Amino acid sequence: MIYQVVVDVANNNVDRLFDYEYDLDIPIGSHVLVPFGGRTVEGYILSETTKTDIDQSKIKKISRVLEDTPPIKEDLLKLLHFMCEYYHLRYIDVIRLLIPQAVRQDVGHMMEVTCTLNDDMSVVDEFVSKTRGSAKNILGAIQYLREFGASTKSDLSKKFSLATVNKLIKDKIIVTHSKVRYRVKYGAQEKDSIKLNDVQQSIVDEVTNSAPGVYLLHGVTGSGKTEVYMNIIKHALSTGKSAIMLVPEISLTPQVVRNFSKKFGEDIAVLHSGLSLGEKYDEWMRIYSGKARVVIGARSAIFAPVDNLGAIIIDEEHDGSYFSESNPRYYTHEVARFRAKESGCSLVLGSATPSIDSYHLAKIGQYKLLTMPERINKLPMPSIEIVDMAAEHRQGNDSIFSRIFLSELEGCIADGHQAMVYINRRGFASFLMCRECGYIPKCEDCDVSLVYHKEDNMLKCHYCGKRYRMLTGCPECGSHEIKLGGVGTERVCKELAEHFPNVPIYRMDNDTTRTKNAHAKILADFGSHSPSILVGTQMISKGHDFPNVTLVGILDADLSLFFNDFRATEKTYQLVTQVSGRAGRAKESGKVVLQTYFPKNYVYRYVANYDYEAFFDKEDNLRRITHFPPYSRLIRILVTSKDDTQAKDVAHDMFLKLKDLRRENPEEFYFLEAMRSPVARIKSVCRYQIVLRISDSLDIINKIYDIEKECRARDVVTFIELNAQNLK
DNA sequence: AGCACGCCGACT
DNA sequence: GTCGGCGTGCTC
Repeated sequence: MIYQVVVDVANNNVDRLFDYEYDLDIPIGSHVLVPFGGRTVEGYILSETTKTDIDQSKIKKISRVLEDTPPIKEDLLKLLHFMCEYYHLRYIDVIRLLIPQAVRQDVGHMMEVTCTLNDDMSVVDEFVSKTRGSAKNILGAIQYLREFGASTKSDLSKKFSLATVNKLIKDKIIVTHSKVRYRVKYGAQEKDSIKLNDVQQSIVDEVTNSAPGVYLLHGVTGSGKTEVYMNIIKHALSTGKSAIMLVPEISLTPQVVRNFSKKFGEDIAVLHSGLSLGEKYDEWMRIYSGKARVVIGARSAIFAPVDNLGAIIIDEEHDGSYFSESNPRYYTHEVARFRAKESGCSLVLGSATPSIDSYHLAKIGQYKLLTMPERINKLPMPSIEIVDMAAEHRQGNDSIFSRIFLSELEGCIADGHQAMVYINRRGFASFLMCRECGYIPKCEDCDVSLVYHKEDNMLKCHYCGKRYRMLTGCPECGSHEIKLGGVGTERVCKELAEHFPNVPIYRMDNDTTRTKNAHAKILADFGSHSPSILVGTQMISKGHDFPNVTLVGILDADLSLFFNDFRATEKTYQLVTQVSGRAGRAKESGKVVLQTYFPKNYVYRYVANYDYEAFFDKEDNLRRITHFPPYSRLIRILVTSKDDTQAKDVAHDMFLKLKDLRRENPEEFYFLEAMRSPVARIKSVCRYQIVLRISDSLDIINKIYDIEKECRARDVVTFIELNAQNLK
C-alpha cells in the first residue's frame, strides 16, 4: 500500500503529499517516521492509494509508526482539508493546530523523565577519566547522580544545563526512564441545581429539541447566559455526547473554571495558553482518550480531539480574539460551523452585544436568533449618564474626571460600595484631537480617523494610504490646543489616590496581570474590600460579578471610535455595553458615567438606551451603503520580505493583475488599493499590503489565490487574509 | 527546513 | 594543489 505523508517540516517547498510504502495497514491520521532527503523526519499520513506517478525507484518505506492510534481523528482530518483548502494554509501548520506542541513533543513523558547513571560503572569511570577537570557541569552532574542515585531530567538540567544532560544521555553515561502522570485535578462535582427561569428554560429547550443548527443567543449582560450554556452542555452529556465551549482567553479565569468544574467535575478539560506544556499534554490526552467530555478553552480549543460532539458554544462571540491574526489565520466561527455541521450538532454563539456580522446572518435567517432581553430577577440595567468632556474643559475643568463622575464616586464610596473605572489604552498611543471643539482629523475618502505618524510627522489613512500634512492648529476652531495620545491606567490610579487617599485602589491591566495568579489575586482583593475602586482596561469588562459595584466610570469612551477601522463604532458599542454591565448586579441599582468628547455621536444614544436592535439597524444600513462587511468580504493581502524592493515589486505585480481581474469582473469589486502597510516594518521584515473589498464570491477568491501563486518570488512571503480584521 | 552538490577565493 | 565559503535545488 502507498501512503501519502505530510512531513513535519514548515516550509512552502515541502507542503505537499509524499508517497511512501509500507506492508502493513496503517490508519489515516497516523504519526510516522520517514526517510526524507537523506535524513529522517516525522510526518502524518493523510491518505492512502495504490498507484502513484512517482518513479518506483524513488519511493521509500515508512521507517516506523509512532503511536498505536492516530493522533488525528477522522473528523479532524476533514477539518484539516477544509481549512487547507479554504484558507490556503499549509498542511503542517493546520496539523500543528490539531496536535499541540506538548503532544507532538510527547511532553507528558518528558516531564517525567528520570535520569540515572549507566549501570556499568566502568563506562562511567572511563568517561570521567577522559574528561578534562575544567568540565564542571559534566563532572558535577555525574557526581550528583553518584550521590543521589537518580534525579528528574528537568531538575538535573536546571542544575547542570540541558546541553550537558543531553550530551551525557547521548554518550550513554546517563540512562533515562519515563512514565506518564496526570497533573490536573479538578474539584468534585457538586449537586447544585440552579433553577432556570422561563426564558432560560425555553432557550435550552429550543436548542436541545430542534434539529442541529446555528443559534445566535442575544442576552443582555446579567441575563444568565452561562446557566443556559451549562444546561445545553448537560443535555449533550446526558445523551452520551461531548461539548466544546469557547471563551475569550481574557475571561478564562480560575473562577469561570471553578464554576464549570462544580457542575461537571472531572468531565471537564481546560485548554488555554497559561498551562504548562505538561498540563496541556494531560488535558489533551484526557480529551483524546474520552476521559474528559466537556472542553472549555480559548480559540484553539475548537480543535480539541473530542469524539461525538453534541454542542459547540462560543461565548462573547463578538470578541476579536476569535480571529487568528497570525500564522495559520482562521476565523473560529467558520471553523466551528464546519465542525458542528460535520458532527451534526448545534453551534451556539452567545453575546450581550453580537457582532454586526453575526447579527446580520441571524437577520437573514442563516442563524436562528434567540433573545434574553431581561436580567435575572428583572434587575434594571444601570442608567448611563453621558458627559460632554469638551464642555467640562470649556467650563474650566481640566481634570480627566468630570465633576459628575467625581460626585457620583464620592457618593458610592460614602455608601461603602465599590466602583470600577475603565480606561481604554488599546493599541494606539497617538491620535489627534482638538481640546476645544473635539475635532478629529479624518480621511477625505474613507471616513476613518487619521493616525499620526511620528517618524515623518504626517497624518495617514490606514485604509487608502492617503497622507496629510500634520496639523498646526485646529481647522475647525483655530485652537492650538491639540491633544496627542491618551491617558493610561497608571495616571488614573494616581489621580484617584489623590482624591480618595483612604480608599483601596486596584489596577488591572496587562502590566499588573503578567504573573500567573495576579489576575485572580487582584479580583479577590477588590472583592474583599468595600469601599474600593478597580481601575482597568478591557480586562475588567469580562464576566466578573461583584454585587457591591454600583458605579462604573468610563473615562474617554471615544478612544476606540478613532480606531482606524470601519468597526470602530461597533467596537465602542460593545465595549461600553460590556463595561456598563458590571454595575448593579445585585439589589443595589447601578449607575454608569460615560465621558466623551462626542456626546452627540449616534453610538452613545443607542448605548444609553440599551437599544441594540436600533444600533444594529443603523450600522447595518451604513455597511450596506458603503459596501463594508457583512455586505462585502474584506480581504487583505500582505506581502512581506526582508528586502523592501522585492516586497514592493511583488505587491505591485499582484496589484496590476488584480486590476485586470477587476476589469473582467467590475461588479464583484467594491474597492482595491495597494499601499505600504501602516506598520511598514515588523521585526525588520518589510510589509506591503493590498486591501480589497469584493462580493462574497468563492470564484473570485480562488482567482486571487491563483494570482498569488503566479506572483511568488524567492524571499517574499505573502499572506491572504479572508476576514481581515486589523490592517496593521 | 536541512542537506548535498557545485563553483570560486585564501591557505598549509 | 586543497579546504571551505554559501548560492541553488531537491526531498516520495
